[in-house]
Amino acid sequence: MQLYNTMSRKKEEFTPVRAGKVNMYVCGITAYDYSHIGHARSAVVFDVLVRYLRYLGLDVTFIRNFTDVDDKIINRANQEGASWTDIVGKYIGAFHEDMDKLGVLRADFEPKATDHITDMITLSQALIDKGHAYSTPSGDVYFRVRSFEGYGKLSGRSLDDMQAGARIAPGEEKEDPMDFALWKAAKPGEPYWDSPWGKGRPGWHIECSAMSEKYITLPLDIHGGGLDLIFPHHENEIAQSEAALGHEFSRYWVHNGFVQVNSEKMSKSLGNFKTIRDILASYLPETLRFFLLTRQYRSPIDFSFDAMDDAEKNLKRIYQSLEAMQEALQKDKWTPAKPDAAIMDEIDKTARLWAESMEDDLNTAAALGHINNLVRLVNRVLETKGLNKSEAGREALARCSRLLKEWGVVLGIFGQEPQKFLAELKNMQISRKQIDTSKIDSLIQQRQDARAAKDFTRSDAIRDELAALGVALRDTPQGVVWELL
RNA sequence: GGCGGCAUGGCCAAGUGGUAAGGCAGAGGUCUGCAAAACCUUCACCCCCAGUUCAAAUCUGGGUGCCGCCUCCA
Repeated sequence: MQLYNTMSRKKEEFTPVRAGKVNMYVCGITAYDYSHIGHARSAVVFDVLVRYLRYLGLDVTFIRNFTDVDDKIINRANQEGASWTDIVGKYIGAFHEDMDKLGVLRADFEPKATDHITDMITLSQALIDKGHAYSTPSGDVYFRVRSFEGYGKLSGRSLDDMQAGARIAPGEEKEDPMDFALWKAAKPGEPYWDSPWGKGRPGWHIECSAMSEKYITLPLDIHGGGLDLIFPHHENEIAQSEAALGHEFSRYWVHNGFVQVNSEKMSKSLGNFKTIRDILASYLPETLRFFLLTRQYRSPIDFSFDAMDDAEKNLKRIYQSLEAMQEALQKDKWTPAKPDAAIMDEIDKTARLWAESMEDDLNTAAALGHINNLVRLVNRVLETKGLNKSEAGREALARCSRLLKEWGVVLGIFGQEPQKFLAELKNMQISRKQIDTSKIDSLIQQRQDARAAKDFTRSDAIRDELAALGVALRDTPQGVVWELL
């Protein structure tokens, strides 16, 4: 498949270092707060990448770390009057809950920084020994950026350009203002570990270098994360790892775009910050996941409730079709007929287009378009008299059913029983729109009475009344069904 | 100031050299007592200007607008 590599700034054919085997590392969260929908996007995007690579038959080892020691965590602990370990435990737990709901698979390894202090010390010491890092009198250790020739190659900046910026204040003990910390001397009241340089804690960047090396043989095939991690985080990881290893750290660098609100980045200061929990209070997890897949992963995606409503409607339409198809396929009487070549060709063509979309840098937005086309085809078969009772129709439906199932596994959607999903969706909508169901039921009964009396004027008036409440009726052979518009 | 991204119908969004996928919304039709759902039909010359080309939304140059990174950040 083609994957966009931030390092080369173009799409490249993805070829693993070892045939058939993919080692992938994605930067996880710092566990100091509930995860927001930006975290959700990153998690979903890389989850789909893992699923797709596995679908292609590759043996993927996936690592996603937790940063569990950091200024933000310490601050949060002080705010909440809790220990930093409690904070970390709470928010890692919350992360897992959120991700499970979103259908994001657990990583094969989910290492925490504090479980690998020794590895980080070892790596830092190795960098000092090679002249790539130095310790200071107060017990900090810094990476010497000037000692690493490739510094800036990922983010496309030169040290001189960066230093021209006026906003970088030289640290007192740094040789160079751009040098970054591998180890920070402990401040009073902060967690610390013993090290050759005294009590302290690791810097942020070193954890990913140390932990990736610990779990797999470098180089990585893919290193991923949010766009904002390119600089300084990933740049620094490259410097550390490549300086220590003497060879490439990761073959492909994959970065997802942001979730925005009103075309701006989410931030606490702008007050447009949405946690996953906020959204799941009024939308099903699968709707959020579906929404996140409606744009190609590198583009920014603008979050809004209107957009969520659109995603929800589309998802509902697909599930309704899945339900109808499932029901139809349970029939055991079909009139003999040869497969309809035109329809089968159309299915094959759609399957090809779906695959091409996924092959093209994981274009899930395009892939969903093809899924919708297949759904329309399913509905057409179900509606076409004759065909919907013949073996030709059954053949087509069975094929579509298989494909949709397969694609759903890759995208992490369509995994639920349609009936169950649709019922849950209705409940979610009732609660979100604060619908008074007893009132609805009562109106429906009144309408049924009117209809029984052939008073269609009254019957239609009640329908209009219900429509004004956002309720649509369906008169089916099994009785009246209502749903939300 | 340095680096980078984006601009496609009412809204969202694919497409990156051969004359515009899909979703949501709208219009007409089939179906229905009337509806709903579904299906069919319909609805765009792609921010502006100039250039390259037989051919550009798609390449080049310029302009305008928006966004991100350079500081913790998915």
